[in-house]
Amino acid sequence: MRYGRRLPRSFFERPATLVAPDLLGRVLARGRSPERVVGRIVEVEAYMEDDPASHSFRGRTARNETMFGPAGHLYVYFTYGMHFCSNVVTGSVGEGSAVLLRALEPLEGLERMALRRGAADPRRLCAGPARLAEAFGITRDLNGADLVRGDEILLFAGEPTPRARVERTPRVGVRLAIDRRWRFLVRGDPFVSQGRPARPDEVRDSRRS
DNA sequence: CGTTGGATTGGCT
DNA sequence: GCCAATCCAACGC
Repeated sequence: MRYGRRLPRSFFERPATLVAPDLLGRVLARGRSPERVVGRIVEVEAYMEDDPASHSFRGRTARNETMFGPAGHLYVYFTYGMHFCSNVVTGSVGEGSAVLLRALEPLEGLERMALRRGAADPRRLCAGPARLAEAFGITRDLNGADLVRGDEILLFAGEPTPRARVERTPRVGVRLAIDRRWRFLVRGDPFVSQGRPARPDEVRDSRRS
């Protein structure tokens, strides 16, 4: 199957809030047959540097270093003692911003994904940031991988989702800065995650001192 | 140094 | 709906 050209570096060298909705409908691919797995992006979240919810908010650390590097690379982090999550680095060098990949529609390699996930329902293979990372075999090793020129993991143009079909909500599991509705998903798509965005009454003050 | 809680998930009440 | 699993970054002392 063809998914168009690979997305160029310039695609990622924009603010995360612009790259995020533009990533919907794009196609992520990893490995070669028979290990090849492919999915269409249906849900993402933007994380900016001046954003209390972002790993980069308090500056550079060994963990978030990739976020501050060149755009178009993969930022992988480990959380809750057991899960990996993956992001696409955006913006310019020295700026810590990225887009979290939250859900994919599985297109190829569903059997391989099911094997890694220990579950077969197509709607649960890649619905959630840690689930899609597991289905794609994304771990620490892939932190910093180049999506534009590398051969470990690739991102194709696919078919961008029209604005009218993009839905915006507060981010999932984020109580800080919920006034920033930076979760973008394909409206009504059966492959989005079930994560519930925080409600306004759960707002916690995000400012320091 | 010790404590706390997280960009999550799956299993159980 | 609730909670454990299980690591580690951030922060307070």
